[in-house]
Amino acid sequence: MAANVLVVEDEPAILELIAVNLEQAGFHVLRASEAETALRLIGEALPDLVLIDWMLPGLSGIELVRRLRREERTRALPLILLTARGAEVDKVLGLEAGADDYVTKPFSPRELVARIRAVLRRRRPEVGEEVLEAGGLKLDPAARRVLAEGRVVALGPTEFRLLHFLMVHPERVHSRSQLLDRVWGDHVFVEERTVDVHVRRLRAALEPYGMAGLIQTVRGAGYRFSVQTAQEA
Amino acid sequence: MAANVLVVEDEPAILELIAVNLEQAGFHVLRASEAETALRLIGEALPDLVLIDWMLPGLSGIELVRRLRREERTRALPLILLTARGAEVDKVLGLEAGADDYVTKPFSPRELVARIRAVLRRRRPEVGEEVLEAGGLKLDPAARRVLAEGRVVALGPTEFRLLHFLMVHPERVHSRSQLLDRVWGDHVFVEERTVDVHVRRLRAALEPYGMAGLIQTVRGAGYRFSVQTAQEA
DNA sequence: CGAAACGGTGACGGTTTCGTGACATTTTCG
DNA sequence: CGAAAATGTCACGAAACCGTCACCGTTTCG
Repeated sequence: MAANVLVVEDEPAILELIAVNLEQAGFHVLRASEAETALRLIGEALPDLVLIDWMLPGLSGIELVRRLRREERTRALPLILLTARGAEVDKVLGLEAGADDYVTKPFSPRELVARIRAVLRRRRPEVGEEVLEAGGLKLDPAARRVLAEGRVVALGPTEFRLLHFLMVHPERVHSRSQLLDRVWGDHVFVEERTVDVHVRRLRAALEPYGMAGLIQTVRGAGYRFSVQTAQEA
Repeated sequence: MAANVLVVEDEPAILELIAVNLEQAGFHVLRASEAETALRLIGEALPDLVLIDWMLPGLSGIELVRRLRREERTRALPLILLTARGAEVDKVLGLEAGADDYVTKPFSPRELVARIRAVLRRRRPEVGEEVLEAGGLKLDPAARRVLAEGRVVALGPTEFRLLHFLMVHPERVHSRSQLLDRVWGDHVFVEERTVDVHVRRLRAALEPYGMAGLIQTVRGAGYRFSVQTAQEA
């Protein structure tokens, strides 16, 4: 496989120890001793996975995780946190910030490699997320980006999820409650009319590109994403 | 109820644990330890619901979901994903791939059963969703759309339900009161003549496509949907 | 033949549904 | 902390939709 792994660790001895072990396991290793360097390296060549020490000079590890999760380009990047032993709080914080796994120090090289492989394996189906294309629209789930005729459409998180869901199930009417269940989540309670408002926002965002008609209202039933124009003489 | 549930899980211990619990809850359980077996079993005897582990050897769980959603025969099959992490990402991915719900491991047996029941309940009204085709007309219940020779016909909600009912029971006369019961609902009270008006509106909507004759009046009895050309002798 | 029954048709008022703009609140981010 | 973005809710108005009725031509049958 020969995956690229970036290791971010400020203690030189530990950094080398990890790097050597990973290289021996067949990974290609990049090194960074602080968050800033890590960000630069990630920007230059997107690695397949990043191993981040919790405690870093300057930007802390968890802060780095947050930063990476915010950027669209690095949102799906597999991250593993290195934390001191027994720090239960850290684990929770780390996972909540968006890390995929954590490894407590001290760790055995074998365990570390196993975790890395597991995360890479787990991520695989996510990376293979299909790009959806219909009616001049292109939606890339991995990049969390929508293109209309090649131009980027600015969408809020909810609008994106809504469009995503509609494009996964096109040519099919979804009631407001179905949309609430599947786009908002069945545990959330919001007014059904809220769907209308987000549909409107989504249409407004698509309208400059002339593709507002893709989202159709079916009176008394719900909404539908459809390539078929409803026109007839 | 005695619904058939197929459990797809590669870990034998967990598979048995789930199976036993479901059987105790009154379900009939089919077992599969990898996606390929699952596909074969589904092909042989369509279960009422499939429980799929997210991580499977070979074809992954989410890939299996996609596969099932593509096939016409299994499109409406209720699916529940078992995911290891509580991560929001997995949930969204799973649901968008077409799963109906997800359950995170570890889970309580009671929760699992509750979820299964909920999904089965939710899916129930989705029977009778097959596309109807007759006399150049195509009615798609899921899309809530009617095509006449491939062109979209604009119908109001009641007109749509009326046409749907007539097409489900073609070549058969329905009295006004029967139509009121089945299309409007037996609890509603409206004049019988109202049916006439809606039939007229439906005919008017179909007329531009030259298919108004599909809905025939049977004097003294009611209305009938028929592909047989009305012969006048 | 003529009255009664029946169904087609156009119109009208009331109701429901949906789009839209505005607003307050929460969340995000620098 | 303060600005900006996102979100949920509401009120208003327009449009779609619905049920009813009156009127009229057609059919039925004594």
